Amino acid sequence: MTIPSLSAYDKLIHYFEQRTQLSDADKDLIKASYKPKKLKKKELLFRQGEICKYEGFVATGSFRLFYIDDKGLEHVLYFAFENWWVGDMASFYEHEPSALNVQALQDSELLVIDEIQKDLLYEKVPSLEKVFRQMTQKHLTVLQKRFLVTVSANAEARFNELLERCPTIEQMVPQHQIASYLGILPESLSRMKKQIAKRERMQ
Amino acid sequence: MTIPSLSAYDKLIHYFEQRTQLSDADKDLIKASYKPKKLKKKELLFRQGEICKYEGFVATGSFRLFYIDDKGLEHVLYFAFENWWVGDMASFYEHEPSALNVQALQDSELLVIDEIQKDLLYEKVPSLEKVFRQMTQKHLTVLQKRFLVTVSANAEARFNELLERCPTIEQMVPQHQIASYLGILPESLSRMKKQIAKRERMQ
DNA sequence: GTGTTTCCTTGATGTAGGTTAAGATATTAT
DNA sequence: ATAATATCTTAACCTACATCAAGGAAACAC
Repeated sequence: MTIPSLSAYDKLIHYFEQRTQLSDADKDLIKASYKPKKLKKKELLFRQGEICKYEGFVATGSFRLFYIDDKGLEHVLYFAFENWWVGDMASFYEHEPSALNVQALQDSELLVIDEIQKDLLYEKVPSLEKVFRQMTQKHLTVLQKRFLVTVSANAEARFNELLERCPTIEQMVPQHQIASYLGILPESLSRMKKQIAKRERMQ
Repeated sequence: MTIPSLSAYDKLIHYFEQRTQLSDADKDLIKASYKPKKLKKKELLFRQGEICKYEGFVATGSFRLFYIDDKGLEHVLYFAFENWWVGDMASFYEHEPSALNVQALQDSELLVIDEIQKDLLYEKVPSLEKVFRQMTQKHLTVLQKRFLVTVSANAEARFNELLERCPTIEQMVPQHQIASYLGILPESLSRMKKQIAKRERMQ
């Protein structure tokens, strides 16, 4: 049992304080409600078919959330870096089997909460209700944008959109997982990058 | 100026009462906060590039929410029928130009609220904060499912998924808009349906 | 260091769905 | 009723990306 890193809780409290006012008592309640959880590279918080029992705040490290279809192909829904949240709301709140796998891309540190603790926390710190409503709205907004880009732009335009929004992604995530995020095969991304490079050499 | 249909408000109150407890005073506050708005077939609540000033509850009729890409192609994000909500949260809360068009598919009746009235309503009826957090979560869940189906299944499987989830859709929405929802062209849907019919004839 | 995965690249070929064009049917407006 | 408009169908051809196959380069394990 390791002593939880103080800075993980500091990041979480900081996240909330940017979005609402908290008393010292509120902060203590928050700290008591979230438990630290470390995952090694490639470890899963939960896998598709299981119930998502925890909502997690990424204190350090990074994650990918992905779905494996019936042909065995992986589809990355999103990557989660520091100060993002990981989980599956449908599964967390409705206790349905999740469609997602949540995997650490490197040794990572989460602060997790289960549904019982979360409902208690909402009761004790009602202002978090608004914070999470807004967080969910933001999440929805991002997903809606992602959906519209996915259905309206070709793979190269989607790649450019990703690079603009997340310029360091290629240093953080292996290329075949970027392909999976873009909705193409690694072979296609490799070919596409070659084409782009060739075009840029000619310019 | 027509007298607002009582049953529109009844449907809205019923919607909220299924999700939380309301006092008579709460119900009066809700009724005073939402304004009736009628749209004729093909009329828009707002169009892409405009700010979404109203969140609307569909009391009667139906809508489609769609995005027009830079090639002029329309992409239906979702259809909204009775007891659903229409709007664009990103635009409504952040006052950004919306990426969406919201269009009535038939003469329809909405109950709409603007951001100021909504914030006031949250203050006066705090239990609605939870209702809308849960509504947003549900919305997110549905969109996530839609995204995963879109990226992992081919057009025919997406069509079957739609028909299973919404068996009367073909009576309610013209075929070219179903194609747009599926992310294919009307010609492709027509061809696909012919193939399916041929296959079924042979079985 | 050497074997073993994992990851990336390249080429040949296949295919779902896009594109273009045209005609056929419905629906709506006057 | 008739014209105008919106919707649906069909067919020939095209393209972005998938599939299959194979080899090379890193990273990791012992």
